[in-house]
Amino acid sequence: MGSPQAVEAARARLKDEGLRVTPQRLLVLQVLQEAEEHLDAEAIHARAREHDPNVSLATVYRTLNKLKEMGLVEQRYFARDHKREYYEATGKEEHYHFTCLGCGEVIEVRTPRIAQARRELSEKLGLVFSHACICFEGYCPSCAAERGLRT
Amino acid sequence: MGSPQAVEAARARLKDEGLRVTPQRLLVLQVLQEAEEHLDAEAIHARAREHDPNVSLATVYRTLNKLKEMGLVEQRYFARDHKREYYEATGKEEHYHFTCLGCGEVIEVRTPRIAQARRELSEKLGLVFSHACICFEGYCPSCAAERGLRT
DNA sequence: GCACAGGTGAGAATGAGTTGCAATAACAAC
DNA sequence: GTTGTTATTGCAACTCATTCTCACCTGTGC
Repeated sequence: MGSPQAVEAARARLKDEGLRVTPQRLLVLQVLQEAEEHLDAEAIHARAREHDPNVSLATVYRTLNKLKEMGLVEQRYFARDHKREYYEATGKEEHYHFTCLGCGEVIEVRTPRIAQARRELSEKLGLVFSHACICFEGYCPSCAAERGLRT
Repeated sequence: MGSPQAVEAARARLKDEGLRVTPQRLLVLQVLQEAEEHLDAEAIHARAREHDPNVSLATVYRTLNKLKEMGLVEQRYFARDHKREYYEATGKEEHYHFTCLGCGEVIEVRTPRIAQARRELSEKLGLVFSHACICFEGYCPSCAAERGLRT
């Protein structure tokens, strides 16, 4: 519920960055922290409006970008169609996303192989990794079964 | 060099799909096969126009989508900013892309770890993978050195 | 050659995300 | 508390890659 500690932490982080603590910013952050799923800007806007009908979509976008820069929020793309950006609050264990082409569900998956690939490529080629966009697409077990696909 | 065999193969593939063999389609394919780098639609359009100044950008987009469906062309995103789609002819060994934030260079990297991750996740969770979008971002060795970054 | 679906060019439309600007409101200093 | 400064906001207008519409054209099978 946008726990008091979380709000305090956010307030402090904003001040650290020399940014003002506005209700809009706290609201966007709260929406993201309370969200069970991954939200796009419009969904965040819709939820923010339930608390304050005046927040504008532009402010949501601006806030998301600031929070992204600050590392409080991660921006992701899902599935092959990368037209839409999705956001989630940072803090969860490293994970990747698998989108089911059948039912649209986004499944979070964990694997050490990506980090391993980064380490190996870093050593071998001297690259310095700062960000990776990883998203998988296919069919979840039940949609695969329906279609007679096998792993 | 849009080799005669390649053109013949493409012609056959188009017919297989019940599609017409038009000069525009062959031209787009030729541009992609001759390209050393990764091109976006506008770059493909520019090169296609050198051969036929009448090809329209809309046709380039339509053709790319058809070729993508047919599996003759792969569409990629580079770097964090996924606003632009890039294309490359299929057929190369499986590889991924690393974009340098300093010089903008796109470096092709190879690693078995991604395929391994897919296999493992597939076995463990019963997922059927059909596509993955993988792109890395960071600094190439020389840009990293300039900035005092280490791997 | 002919017919006719599928393909094309040109420009308008779409839509997620961004930006300019005048009005507003944090917040530090008094 | 009040004030002054200046970051932030809301709104509407804008951007720009990609897609769509539609009238015209052209591969293709006969």
